[in-house]
Amino acid sequence: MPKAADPAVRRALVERAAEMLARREAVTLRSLVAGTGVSTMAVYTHFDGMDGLWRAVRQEGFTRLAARLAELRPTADPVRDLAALGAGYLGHALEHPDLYRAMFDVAADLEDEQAADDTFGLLIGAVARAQAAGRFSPDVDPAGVATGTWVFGHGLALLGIGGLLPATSLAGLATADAEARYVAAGDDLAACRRSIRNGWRSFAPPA
Amino acid sequence: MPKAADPAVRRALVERAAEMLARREAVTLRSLVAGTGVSTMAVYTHFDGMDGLWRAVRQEGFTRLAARLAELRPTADPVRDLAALGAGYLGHALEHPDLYRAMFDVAADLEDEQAADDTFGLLIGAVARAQAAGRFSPDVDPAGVATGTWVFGHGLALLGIGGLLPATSLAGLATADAEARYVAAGDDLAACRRSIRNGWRSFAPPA
DNA sequence: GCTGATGTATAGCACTGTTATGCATAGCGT
DNA sequence: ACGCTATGCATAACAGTGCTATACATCAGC
Repeated sequence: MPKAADPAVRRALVERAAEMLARREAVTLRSLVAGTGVSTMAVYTHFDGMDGLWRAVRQEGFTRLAARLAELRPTADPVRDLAALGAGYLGHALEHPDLYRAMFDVAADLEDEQAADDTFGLLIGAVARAQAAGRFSPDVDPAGVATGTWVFGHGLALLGIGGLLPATSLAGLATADAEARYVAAGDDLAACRRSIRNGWRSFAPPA
Repeated sequence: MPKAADPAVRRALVERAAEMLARREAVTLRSLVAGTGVSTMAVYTHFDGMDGLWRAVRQEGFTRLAARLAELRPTADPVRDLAALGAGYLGHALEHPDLYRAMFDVAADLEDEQAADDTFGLLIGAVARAQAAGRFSPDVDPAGVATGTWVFGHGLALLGIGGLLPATSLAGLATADAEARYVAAGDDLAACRRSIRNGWRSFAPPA
């Protein structure tokens, strides 16, 4: 029966790969297509091989992260929003550890850089709003603060995923880092602490 | 001629694996032993398989890092020493990128945790000395500051290795982070900047 | 100078991703 | 309506991976 190049097959394979990743199953060419009724060749027509599949999986990871962070609508407190972005980022990494690892496993291009750029843009935007609101000094570079936040978040996520840091310590490390970072950017210590607490309120490390 | 279980073979294989990693060659069972005169079975008698080889390679990475950081003898300025440890850590990661990745690729045990613990102990010790010297507040937890420093360094190393951050920006990000971190720990801004500049003086990103 | 034990080389196994071949189907021109 | 071409897919084979079973060569002890 098959002839039409269903994009549905493509999506199904990517989602199946993400599911297998979540179940900590090995994602292999044959195990991926097993039971789907589709053959190994489908991976080649749709993704041009396993490398292409992993590219699509990484893309999926960035897309999901972008969607998750886009749900965090800005409030009147931009510093709280910045902290909430950090909490959402860490939450995404801890809830989908293998997907997160795949996202940064290889420094290859994404199919669509937009999702990654948009996500980082959210971070820069929050810093810029904190600046505009007078919380951060006008001298600081929003991209620089955002980059530093990302670097710390990435290290924290990977060390947490790898088990080199106890899961219960991650939020504390993140909030302590945020405090130092925001104060260095010019925020008032007390206000900063309040904002961080509010931003991390909904964070709960996965069991 | 072979019968005696030479430990020399073991060391030779680990060093060869590290060399292949440095040359960005694929370290595979057959390619590893090719040309060494020894057969694939040697990997099993000495390492009990490829997993054991990778454990030994990770161990080698930690040992080299420990040796490198141990060369940085403490000076009269503990904050400078702390910064120098960060520069040495980043230098190790950038000069041996694949070895660094292997060190943290899998969250499996090391053969000898001592090297890793000693290295982290150097970090804690520097913070404690900064505290004893009155540079850092007596309230801060040395292990906490050390952990935060490590988390940021790890994220910076991996993003730098992966090419997601330009190599020329890494030192600037690291020093900016150190500044915020040390000031948050209680150090004076001007003195802190001087110490960081001194600690990072010898740092040069590999071409 | 045997005997037992131990490390190693050879060859094969199951598995990986990839590719060559053949076939069934869909779209299109006449 | 028919045949033609092109395309997507299934099958099977290929080189490569880590690993293991078997046989051989070497050494230690008596």
